[in-house]
Amino acid sequence: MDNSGIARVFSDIATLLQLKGEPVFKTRAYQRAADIASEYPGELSAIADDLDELKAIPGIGDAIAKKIQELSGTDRLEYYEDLKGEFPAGLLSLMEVPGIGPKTALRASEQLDIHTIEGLEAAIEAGEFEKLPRVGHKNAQSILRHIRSQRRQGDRIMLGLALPAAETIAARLAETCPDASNITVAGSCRRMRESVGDIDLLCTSDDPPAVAKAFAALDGVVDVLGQGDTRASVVLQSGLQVDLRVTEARHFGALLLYFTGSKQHGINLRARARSMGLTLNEYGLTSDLTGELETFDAEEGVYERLGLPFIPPELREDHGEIEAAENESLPNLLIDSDVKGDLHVHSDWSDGRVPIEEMVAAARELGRDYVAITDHSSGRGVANGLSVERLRAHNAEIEHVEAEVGGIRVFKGSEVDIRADGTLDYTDEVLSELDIVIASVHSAMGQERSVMTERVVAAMRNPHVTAIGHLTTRLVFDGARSREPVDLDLDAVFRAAADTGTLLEINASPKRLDLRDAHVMQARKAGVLFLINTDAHRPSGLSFMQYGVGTARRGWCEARDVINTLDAKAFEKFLALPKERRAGKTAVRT
DNA sequence: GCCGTTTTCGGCCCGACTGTTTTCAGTCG
Repeated sequence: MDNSGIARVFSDIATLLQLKGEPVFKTRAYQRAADIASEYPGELSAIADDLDELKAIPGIGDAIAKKIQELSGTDRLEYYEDLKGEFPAGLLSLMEVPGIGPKTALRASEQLDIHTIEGLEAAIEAGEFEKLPRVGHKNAQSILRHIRSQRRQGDRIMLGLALPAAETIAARLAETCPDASNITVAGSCRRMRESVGDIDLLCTSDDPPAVAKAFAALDGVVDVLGQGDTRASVVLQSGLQVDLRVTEARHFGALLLYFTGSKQHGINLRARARSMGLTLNEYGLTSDLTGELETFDAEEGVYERLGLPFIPPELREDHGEIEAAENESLPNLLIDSDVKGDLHVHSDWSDGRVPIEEMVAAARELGRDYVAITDHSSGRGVANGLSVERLRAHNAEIEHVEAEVGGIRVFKGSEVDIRADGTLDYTDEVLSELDIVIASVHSAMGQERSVMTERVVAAMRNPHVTAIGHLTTRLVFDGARSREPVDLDLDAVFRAAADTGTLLEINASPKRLDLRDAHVMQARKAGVLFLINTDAHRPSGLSFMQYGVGTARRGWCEARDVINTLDAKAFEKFLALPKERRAGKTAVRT
């Protein structure tokens, strides 16, 4: 069973134990185990043979480690099956509807014989559901709205849609409500997670209730899910849910910290506060001794009071960031402006939308020092790939455009297909005429692990291949579709990348983000160096870079881990090195 | 169920909103 399956089982166990009335700390332990499983880089099943290695993961103890072993071996867990047997069927699916918790789900199931979302919907429409204790008409109608909006939107929305939407609604609030200051996007958007469940917006005001009220009345709001003195929760036309919290300026630091999350990072910080005789909440730190509340207008102050340096939002995932902060060993994360070039860009020569010249001009406009035009090769996988003749004409056109546009170095490149057998679409002789070769898988994605691994590693051994593009080919759920990653032995691939001096791309396109954050972390530890590329097919796509940088930051990358933070001159020097000398961190900045 | 330079036992994070109630349970983040 894969990590997401294991996470699902533990999450269900947590819910069922809660229903049974088990101590909250037990249910919390399982929920934490679920979070750990879903975030774990690499497959847990791969280390399941070694109980000690499992137990070395913080939050995994003896009992849960053994359950991971059982799940890895048999795809089944006796304990889980028994637990499920104690409850009516369909109970867990009911609880996926916002507004339905354990109590209500159990009553609906036992008293009304409801076991599916559709059954629930019918019972609400028939007026039966609202007769349950502590439900009532308004609750029932609110739940019905949630069912319908969830059906519209799916579970999560990709960051590339959420962040622009968040910025738009923030701007609208600023316009309508001059009284609102410090309007800030928080939550998983601020942590740059690849997809988010909803948008958290924070601001400060001398009159919070007025701002909450104005927010609920904003243009584009189609439904108000709740509204109080310090917060409001609305649904936009797109189906996206936005939660606003308002506070006085003196509480802003604690509020931002609190609602940036992650949940587990917050829990760890509050536990740390407790051990110092303090209570941390969204208003500040309260002394247990004097009962006095200390407030902070910025996050830095809260961290400082807890004896820690500022921890960037992308690191707040309970991946050892608090320990690193204590030891003053936090990474010096790369920032957007560190990125100097974009080495994976398409034009209308293959499947891009505009001529090379327009892409290059747009890249220069964004302040890039260099760019590579990497249209597709002639392989089967992709439409309108370049034959050898067209590739040579493409090379000539790139030289022409470089001279014509000026002020930006333009590299001759190709995104060349890695064929099913591991060979490439162009011969070595043709590849040697290029500055940049991004080798990618676009076909035969169903190959079994050993074949796919050898296929990618074979491409890495080619001396002309600069980097592997979007390694796993997975697609983030974009509201319509997603795609599972190909089956790869990532340990072997990362080792081979480091050994051969092949760079791995962090594809910044929000629907790809491939490598994903956990893989970046794993690859970086294996000594891999990266490129962050947009894979832009039109000028607007060139600004996806921020999502790639966010992903790299979530993988604890510094500028030195990412080769396209070099300026054009240093980057060319890097390219001039034979591949084997591009490996390892020492080769880079010399 | 997990965890430990204060502990192998006894701790383990905090508050707001809603609707249904007559003082608060349920849910959420």
